[in-house]
Amino acid sequence: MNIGQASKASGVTTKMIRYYDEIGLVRPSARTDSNYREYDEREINELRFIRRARSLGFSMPEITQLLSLWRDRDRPSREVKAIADRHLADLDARIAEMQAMAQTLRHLSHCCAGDDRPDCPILADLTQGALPSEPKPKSRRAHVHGG
Amino acid sequence: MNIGQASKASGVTTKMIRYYDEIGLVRPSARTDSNYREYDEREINELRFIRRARSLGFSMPEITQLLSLWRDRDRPSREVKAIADRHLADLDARIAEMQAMAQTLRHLSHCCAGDDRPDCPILADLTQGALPSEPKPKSRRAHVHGG
DNA sequence: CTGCGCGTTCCCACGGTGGGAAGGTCAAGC
DNA sequence: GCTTGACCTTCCCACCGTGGGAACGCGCAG
Repeated sequence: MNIGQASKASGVTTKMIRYYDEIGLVRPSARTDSNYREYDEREINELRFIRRARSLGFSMPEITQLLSLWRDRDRPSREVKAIADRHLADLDARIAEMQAMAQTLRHLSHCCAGDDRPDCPILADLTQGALPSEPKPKSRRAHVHGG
Repeated sequence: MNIGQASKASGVTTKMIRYYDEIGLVRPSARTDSNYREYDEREINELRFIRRARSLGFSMPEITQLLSLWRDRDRPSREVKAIADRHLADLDARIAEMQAMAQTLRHLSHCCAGDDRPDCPILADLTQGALPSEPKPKSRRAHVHGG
C-alpha cells in the first residue's frame, strides 16, 4: 500500500502520515525502488490507532507511549491505564477551567442589555477585571489566569 | 513608562507587549529618542484588558474587535454581546467535545484492570475504535480526512 | 569609563495541521 | 513508443501565542 491508499484505509491525511514518519511514530515498513513509502496492514492499524487516540485528545508524546505499549504484547495494563488517567485528569482540569470562563461569560452576557447603548458590563469587567491582585502571595494559589 | 514598567503594571510579559505592538493591537503612544517604547495609563489599561480577555479564552481576532469596541465610546453594547455570545457558544461546544472524550476515557479506564496483565480495554478501543464508519457513502460528503 | 540591567531587533522552537512549489514515477491511453 | 494526469517525493512557509536566546544599543550609578 502506498501513502494514498494508506490514507484512505486509515483516515489519516497523507500530510500527517508523512509527519508521523518524520517524527518516528509510524515508519513505513519499506520503500519501493522509487522511494515510495509502503505500508502494510499493521501500520494501517497503527495509523488508525493514532487517529482514534487523537480523537480522544491524547497528545503526541502520550500517543508515542501508548503506541509502544500497544506494540508490546507483554505490557502491563497498569501502564496504559496510568497514561489514560493522567490524560483524563488533564482533560478534567481543562474542562473545569473552560467552564469557569463560560460561567463568567454567561453571567456577563446575561447582564448586558445588548442594545444600541454603549454601557456594557462585559467591557466593564474586561476593563478593570483581573487586576494583578496579589498583594499577599500567602497561602492561596491557583489563580484562574495562571501566570 | 517603558516596557518593563508597563509589564509590571499590566501583568503582561514584555515579550507579549512587543508582540501586541507588532500585530498592531496595542501600539506604544510614543518612542523615546533611543527608540524605547513609551506607554501611558491608557495603554496599560488596554494591556490589562487584553490579559483579562485572554483569561476568558478570547482569541486574538476577537480581542481585536473587543478592543476597538472598547475604544469607541459610542459602541452599541449589542456588538460586544454578540462577540461574547459567539465565544461562549464556541466555548460550550469545546467543553462538550472534551466532556465526550473524558466520558469515553472514564469508561475505558474504569474497565481496565490496571494490573500486570496485558489485556487492556483501552488499547482495545484504540485498536479498532472509530472505524471510518461509512458503510453507506450515499449522499453524504465531507469526509473527516478530506482528500 | 566601566559595569550591569534594561531596552531593541532578529531568529528559533513548540504542537499539529495545512498549502504549495519543484521535481520524480507510474499507469493508462493513443 | 510518447504523452498525460494522477500520484509520489522533499522542502519551505503559515498559523497562534508564547517563551528562549543572541547580538547589539542605552541609561544610570559608582
